[in-house]
Amino acid sequence: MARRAVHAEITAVAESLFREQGYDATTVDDIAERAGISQRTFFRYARTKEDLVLGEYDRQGEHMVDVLRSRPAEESPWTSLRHAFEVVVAPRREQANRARAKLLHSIVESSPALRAAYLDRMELIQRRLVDVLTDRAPDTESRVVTRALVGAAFAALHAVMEACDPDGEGPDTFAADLDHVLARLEPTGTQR
Amino acid sequence: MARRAVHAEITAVAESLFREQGYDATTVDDIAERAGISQRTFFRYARTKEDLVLGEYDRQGEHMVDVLRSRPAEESPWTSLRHAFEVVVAPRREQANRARAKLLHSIVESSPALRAAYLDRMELIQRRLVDVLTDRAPDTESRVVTRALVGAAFAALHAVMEACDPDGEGPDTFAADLDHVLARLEPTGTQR
DNA sequence: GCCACGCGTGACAGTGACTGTCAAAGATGC
DNA sequence: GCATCTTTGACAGTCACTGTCACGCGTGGC
Repeated sequence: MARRAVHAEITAVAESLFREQGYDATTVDDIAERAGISQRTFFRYARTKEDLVLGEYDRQGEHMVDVLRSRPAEESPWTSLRHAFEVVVAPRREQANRARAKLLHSIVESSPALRAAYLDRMELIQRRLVDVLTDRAPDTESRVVTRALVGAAFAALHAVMEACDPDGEGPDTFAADLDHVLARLEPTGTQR
Repeated sequence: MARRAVHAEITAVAESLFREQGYDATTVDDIAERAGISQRTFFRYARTKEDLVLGEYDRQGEHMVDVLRSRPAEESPWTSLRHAFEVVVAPRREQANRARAKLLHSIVESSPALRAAYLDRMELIQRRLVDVLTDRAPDTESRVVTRALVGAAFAALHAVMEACDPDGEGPDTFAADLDHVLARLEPTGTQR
């Protein structure tokens, strides 16, 4: 049976349970039972309970790394990063995706442990982005500065994601908000 | 018996064990045994195993909040934050403290779960700093921007902390490095 | 000197995430 | 139809952490 399908089924079941009774109140046994599998099988398809929620962010991260790699080396890091962030911005143009993103975010915020794990994923993604940037243009900037630059850009992204939390039905201000904060934060001498 | 003393003893015992055999390989039972107490008593004095390592960072965070609060409201956030960071910078001027900071950092980096918990603490501290900044000068800047600003400053601090990891015996370049990165990252229009 | 009270402690049991092991069941190739 | 490889579930174990409870210890009143 398609490994993928089983994983998707487990994730779907888990998500509905998380929505119904909360992340912490939902045990792995609950999920396994409703999915009709044993706990042991659950762990064969899902690395951890956290992964069910954070997998999405991992995929986005991978995608961001890909986008960043495809950007021209002459481009300023700040601009390249903004393009990489399009991975997060673009889906939000559709209401359904926005709702889903907010649901995920609220689940993440509901549990300190989950939030911590989330932040760790972000950290790992940032490190990979730093690698891409330093590889593509060595010597232009010290690794420390690049590290800080990526961190700053993520801080902007993070801030905007957090702010748009209140379940707005209005149009998508995400891109505009991000651009605003990013512009406000843009380091003085980014352009190489 | 002094609650403080017991906690300090446990922390000391734990730290030596972490150094000897690593954080993950050290169980709470190990620590309790060497401290001559039961596991139950361990948890009466330490909230979690993670806390033993991260307590130090919490204290620094509290301290940073205090410093930021004592700064004049007219000062630019960026400058105020740099002053708050002095809480981290100042102790590093002494070799012993630097060594200890590096030890802690290496322990944190050794365990993904610990690192995640660490990042979560940083997140919470940042939120408190944002509160201080928005309280002291409302209307000057949207909360989102302030959030991003604080995140960017922390990114700089974090980057520098990470970079100075290799056990250098040389003089303290931390403050200089931080100033350099902070200057490089300083947003264009910080000065209100 | 004795008793009552309260606090600190340890023993015990339980939960929840996760892992290793193993044997039975199922699918697959020939 | 048989051998083989994979998938699965049952079971037991580890580790962090929590609730409960009774025992011991010191302090205060009388």
